[in-house]
Amino acid sequence: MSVRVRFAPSPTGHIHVGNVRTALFNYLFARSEGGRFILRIEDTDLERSTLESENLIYEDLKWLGLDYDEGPKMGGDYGPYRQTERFGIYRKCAEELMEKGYAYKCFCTKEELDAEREKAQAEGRPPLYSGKCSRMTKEEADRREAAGEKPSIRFRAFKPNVLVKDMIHGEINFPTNSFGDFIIIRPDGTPIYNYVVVVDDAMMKITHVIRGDDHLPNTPKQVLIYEALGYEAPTFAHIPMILGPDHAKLSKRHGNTSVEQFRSSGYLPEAMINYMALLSWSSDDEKELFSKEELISKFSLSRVSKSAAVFDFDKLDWMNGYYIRRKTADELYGLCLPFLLDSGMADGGFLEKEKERVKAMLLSVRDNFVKLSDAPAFMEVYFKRAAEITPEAGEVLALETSAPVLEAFLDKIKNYEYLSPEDYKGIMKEIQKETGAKGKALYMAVRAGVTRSTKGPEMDSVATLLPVKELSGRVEETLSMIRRG
RNA sequence: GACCCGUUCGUCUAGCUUGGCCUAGGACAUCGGCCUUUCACGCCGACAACAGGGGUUCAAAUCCCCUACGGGUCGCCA
Repeated sequence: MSVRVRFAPSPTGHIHVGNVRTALFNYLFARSEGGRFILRIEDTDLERSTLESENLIYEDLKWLGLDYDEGPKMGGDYGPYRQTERFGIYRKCAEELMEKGYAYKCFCTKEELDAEREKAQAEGRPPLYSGKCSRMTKEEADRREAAGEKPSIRFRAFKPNVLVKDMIHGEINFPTNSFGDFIIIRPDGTPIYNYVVVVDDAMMKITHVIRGDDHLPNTPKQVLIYEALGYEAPTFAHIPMILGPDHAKLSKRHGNTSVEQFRSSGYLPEAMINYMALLSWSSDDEKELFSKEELISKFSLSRVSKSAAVFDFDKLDWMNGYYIRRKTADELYGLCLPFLLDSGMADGGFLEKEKERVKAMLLSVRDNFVKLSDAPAFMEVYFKRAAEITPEAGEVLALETSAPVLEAFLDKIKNYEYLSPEDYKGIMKEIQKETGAKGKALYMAVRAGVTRSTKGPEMDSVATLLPVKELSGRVEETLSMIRRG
């Protein structure tokens, strides 16, 4: 039987990092087994689900490069893939369950149940359903329904123990009296997660359910439903949670947690994929840098660990920088453009006209980036002078040799429009001869004179990429600042 | 509270199935050094962990039990 796995998000916003890892493991497993990866939209919560959010999910998956084989838009042999379009199926299966005695109508109101639960908890008993409606006759149920009461449908926990077989955790035994009879259809006819997930996975012929281990306690309920429906349960693989730095389940309060936030703050999809793959999974060869293709060939559920992982933003940053450093000038230009535009330091027309020069600039500062959004800060040297002289640059400029060096520099470059690297080197040599300024001091003086900082890209790229007019303007300004003190 | 799950450097992890090769390996971070006419990159090195206690065994990070701690779930959310 060929492998079929699914990613089943609720359309309530952008995909969260925890879900990215779940999607990724499903994807990697499917691709490595030559199976199919299915996208199912779990929109049974009508209140929170929106079509806009559904589109955000498509965008996020596309950006991440996680392509799927069946889903709402593209269809497939086991559709529809949107749960709101499957309500008829759920209703039919529920009728079947009631006929077989696995489910019954429950007329208890939400208020009654809440009160019951509170009372139980106050008395130190587990908050279980009393079973009040479980032995109601069909006649009475029909009568009350005819009288206008709206029942929910409740599933009967029909045996005392359930054994869950999990690829990661092994066999786990759950006593069913820890949860009791549970609702599968609300009074308004909409179905509940624990129920639809089983109907869908069974009918979509899902072979492996790979999801976060926060679902582990739900699994015995689902196994019960599989059995009642006459289906064989799929293989489960409950993967560990992702935690924030405080060791609590990763959430919005930890900052950057949606795919969109990572994208817009300058992270590369390949870094996200590579980093997330390393959370609770490791390769058998101690390597850590992998392309998506390498991950597919290396991935195995048997190498997924059991314990939760803390999301390490530092390591992600390192990896993102690693991938940025491997980008070509062309790629970098396209990638950084939105961030450059956004910073307002240069307009689109200029960036387009000076494309080749901008690419060279990008290449000269690339090694400093951690995120694409760092581009503007490092490109600042090229687009405008730092407003003030940095303390380090100030020290350099205070040296007696600095002013004569800068004056000589101004004099030498005035007949050029642009400096070539050779021009620059030659000029520096001449200045050295004339002023007697030596090595480091010479170069530092020019650097400080032009950029007013001692940090940033190599000086020869700054001198080469900037028009001489700009260079001399800057140096003159710095000189007058020195003279004023 | 009940029911589950988990516990190797600060963090991600290797090793645990099939005890000995583990004076516990790698990566990020940190700190040092080298490279370098800046910063960074790169290279080299240092620091740093088997939660605790009992067993079993010639031998335990690895097997068993207990304790502690952490996490998750207990909804007409998914």
